[in-house]
Amino acid sequence: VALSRDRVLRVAVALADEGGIESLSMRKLAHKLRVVPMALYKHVADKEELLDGMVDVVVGEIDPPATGIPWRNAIRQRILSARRALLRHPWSAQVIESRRHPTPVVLAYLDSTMGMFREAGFSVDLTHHALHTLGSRLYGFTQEVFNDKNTEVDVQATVAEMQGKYPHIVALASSVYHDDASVVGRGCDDQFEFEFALDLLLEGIERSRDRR
Amino acid sequence: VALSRDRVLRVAVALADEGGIESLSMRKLAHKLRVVPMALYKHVADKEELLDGMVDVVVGEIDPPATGIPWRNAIRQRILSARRALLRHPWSAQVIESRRHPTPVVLAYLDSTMGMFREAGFSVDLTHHALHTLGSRLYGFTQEVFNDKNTEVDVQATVAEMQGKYPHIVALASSVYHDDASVVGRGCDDQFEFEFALDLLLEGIERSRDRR
DNA sequence: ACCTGAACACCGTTCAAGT
DNA sequence: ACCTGAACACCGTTCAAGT
Repeated sequence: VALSRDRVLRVAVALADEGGIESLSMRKLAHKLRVVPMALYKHVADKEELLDGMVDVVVGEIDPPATGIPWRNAIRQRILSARRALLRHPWSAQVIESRRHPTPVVLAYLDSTMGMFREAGFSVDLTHHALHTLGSRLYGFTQEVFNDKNTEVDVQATVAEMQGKYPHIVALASSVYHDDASVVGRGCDDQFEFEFALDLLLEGIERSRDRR
Repeated sequence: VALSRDRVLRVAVALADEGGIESLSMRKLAHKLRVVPMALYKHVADKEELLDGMVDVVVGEIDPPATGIPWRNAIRQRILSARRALLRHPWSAQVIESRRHPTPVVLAYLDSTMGMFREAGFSVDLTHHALHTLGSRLYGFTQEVFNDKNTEVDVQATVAEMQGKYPHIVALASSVYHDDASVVGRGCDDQFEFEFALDLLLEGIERSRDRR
């Protein structure tokens, strides 16, 4: 099996999917590909370029814009498609955040999303504001204020002590886990929260446009 | 000058402020403190805990909630204070995003912000939604879709080629830089964009509450 | 010209030997 | 009991030696 940039990237993605991004090293990747570490540098300038390429693989999984439906729905669907792509690769949000230069693949994705706004009658300026407003949601993620799994454990261990220090967090956790004290439940519905925020933003963005 | 956890954290923050987070290593930090690397491990369990402590220093710079003013303004001011703290330490957004477990300092900040919503008459559930909606803006930052400085250079170098591939990005850049072709200008006003999105969110959050 | 082993310049952290 | 030098198990990448 010949080495190619494409195969290097695909195997890197698979490796990160399995073991997390922190366990991905050039040396381990080379080992997995049954190749000497330096052989990778034929296909990728350095580790940064490897990570850029991995992001491109994920962004490449985002569906193209739907046509023939209202703009708000089309953008909504596209962002939810981005979210699905990101969720398939749990490491990707963190890696996307760490990139300095957008790659052509990322530029194409952003440009096409901008085009959806422009076609819906948004000015260049309002399109600009809309992108800033949607922020990382364009990439299908938001910074989670809590890692819910960890929080569950923490709350469980010291709920009494926390009640005094963080009453609102405890109240929220109790509500979310549908259990007043022992905190055993399904956790918070991230998908619902993502869509709630997304719809609120799209609504506000639409209102901004119509106000002008 | 005796070593203490506090001094370790303060010097670590100063070092990251100067040289960026990627240049901060336990060994360099120890060197700066004129101490053997292993001496740090008396005050900090490992590098993760060092980073947690550095985040605490930044979060500690966020002003406490203002009292006696309308909730929406108070929350607005607090989040803008968080933004000012983060901007003082350019590495901190990235480090905050990388944390797994919130520290007591971070929990206290979030709990007190939740309290502001609860006092304004928001239900526990709506407070929950509001936090998800504000996302990383609570910490004073948003994921920037472009690093503007780099984009400026890229656009400058290949504007003609980009016009074909990324027409909407070029249109936006031209508008933002107030120059149709040569792209020499002030760049986009991140502070304006942050406040635009923040106000849109707070407006939408208020409407959600009043709809119930 | 291409490929690659060894080496370089680092890491964070363990551990055992010193005080 | 505390402190710390050396060592360990890694990194990404350079470079010169081999084909």
